[in-house]
Amino acid sequence: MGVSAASRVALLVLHSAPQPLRPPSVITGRGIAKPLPCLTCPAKAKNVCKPLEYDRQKELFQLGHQSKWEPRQFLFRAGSPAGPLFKIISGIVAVSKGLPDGRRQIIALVFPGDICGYTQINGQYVYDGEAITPVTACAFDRSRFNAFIHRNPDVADAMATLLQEKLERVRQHLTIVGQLTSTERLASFLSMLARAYSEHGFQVRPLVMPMKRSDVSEYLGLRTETISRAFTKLRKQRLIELDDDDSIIICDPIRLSRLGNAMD
Amino acid sequence: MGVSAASRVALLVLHSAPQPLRPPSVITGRGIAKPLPCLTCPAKAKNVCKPLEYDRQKELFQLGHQSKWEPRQFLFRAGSPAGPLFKIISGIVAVSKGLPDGRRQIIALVFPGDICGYTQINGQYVYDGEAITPVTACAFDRSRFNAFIHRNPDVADAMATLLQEKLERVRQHLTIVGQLTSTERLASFLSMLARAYSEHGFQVRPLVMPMKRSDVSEYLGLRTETISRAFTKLRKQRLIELDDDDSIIICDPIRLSRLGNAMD
DNA sequence: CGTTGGGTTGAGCTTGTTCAACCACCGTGG
DNA sequence: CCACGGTGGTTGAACAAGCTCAACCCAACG
Repeated sequence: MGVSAASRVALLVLHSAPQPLRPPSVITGRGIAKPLPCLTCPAKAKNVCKPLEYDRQKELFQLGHQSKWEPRQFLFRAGSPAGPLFKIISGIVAVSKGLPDGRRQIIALVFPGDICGYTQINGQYVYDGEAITPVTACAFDRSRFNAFIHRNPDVADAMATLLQEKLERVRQHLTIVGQLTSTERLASFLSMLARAYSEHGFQVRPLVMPMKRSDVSEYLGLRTETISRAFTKLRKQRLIELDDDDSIIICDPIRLSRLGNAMD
Repeated sequence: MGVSAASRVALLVLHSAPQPLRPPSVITGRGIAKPLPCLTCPAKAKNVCKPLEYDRQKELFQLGHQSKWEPRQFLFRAGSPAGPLFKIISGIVAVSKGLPDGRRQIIALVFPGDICGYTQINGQYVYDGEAITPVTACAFDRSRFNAFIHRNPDVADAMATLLQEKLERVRQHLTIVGQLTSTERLASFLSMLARAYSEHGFQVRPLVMPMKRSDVSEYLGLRTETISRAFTKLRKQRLIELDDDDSIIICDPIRLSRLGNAMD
């Protein structure tokens, strides 16, 4: 099953929320026509942007700029000076911690609407943030973003909620990695992925794998070979079907979720 | 090495910060002499209480009450209706997630000054909170605590910082459990413990184990036998010495920390 | 003084890792 | 157009890390 990143990604993008192409133009103070992309941004309804009406949204938007990354490009790197933080608009980012000897733990997958690159220690990023699909994101200037939060209590609230959710997800993740067997881990991972996909309006049947085996293995604390074997185990138990491209059909979501100890 | 919970705990308590015994009395509005224990509380300087001057501290204190728990008693249980949240004053609490089949993952050890029991979903606690030493804590009424936070932006700030720290610790923990070998995990655990102890003014030489092997195993995602073997491995490498009670001398903190991949 | 709870150790087993071969797919350059 | 190498995935065989089961020890306690 040799799937290129390109084809994997093409399938995924095909079903993600449509990108804003021609947002309505608005007139700025200086009389120049300038569209505010937020008006049609699919991530507008998520966390920090959610409570913002037009003026404040515009204010926030001007603290940063939108950029794009190709798969395998880094949005930020551990150890480098902490620059902007990112709100993902489309695509998926893997946030990971690398050990000196090359081992890596993926800490979280960041989906559209979520924020990453926020953690900094001694003025440096602590984790790597790598695009695993094509990614668009708003990159916000860190100190101005924080100042904005302090001026806007409702945004601070949204930020606190976001932190809480992140915390819950990592705790879940820890329990999975600490307690489950390889097959259970993969089962819970796939259930989680399916839930995340449906929440973000991606298609779930089939479910297009956003990442390669080695990413899954770094997420679950296993080796790629073990992931591969776990896949075939799930296939033989008729819980999933593996397409010849890299998409998956979950035949029995309930049993799959139960096998993963309902951690999704 | 049969160490009773009593002796383990006695040793630990011996060196923890002294408890307030007779805080200065103050006069309340109604003219009754009433001491505010916070004035001498060793956890006063930590997170939510830190920014509070006398009046607000008193206000917060009156949202709850102080209680004590013996080792192996639960402050809160997953699935039961979400009651108060707790700020630990002395002792250590293990917060854990249990799987239906009895497997358990300890999510965090909560030290004095820290808060636990905060997470709730659908009005229920999500985790178990178990005292592993004698514990004193302030139990705060949940909704009134949240209201208090909303009235006091500086406290909200402290709460956000606390969340951030918790998040970092869990991510660290996940990386340890996901990537390190059993001996490495124990090494990093002991380094972490030593750092936490010295931060809280507990003695570090010798370092008194606050918990039994089975707790350590549930923290690190291993079995008690593996923990035991890892201990003897570290001992044979002369990184630590095991006393016949359950205290540990870290002979070579630097090498120990390095063996744990400097995750402390 | 027997019982209980916690810790250690050994022997054998299971799970997951390592190493290697192999395949399918894709992009590149004769 | 085909030969080629590179990437990603699967599978097998040998191996090792960690788990299971059991025996045993020690200290505390009734």
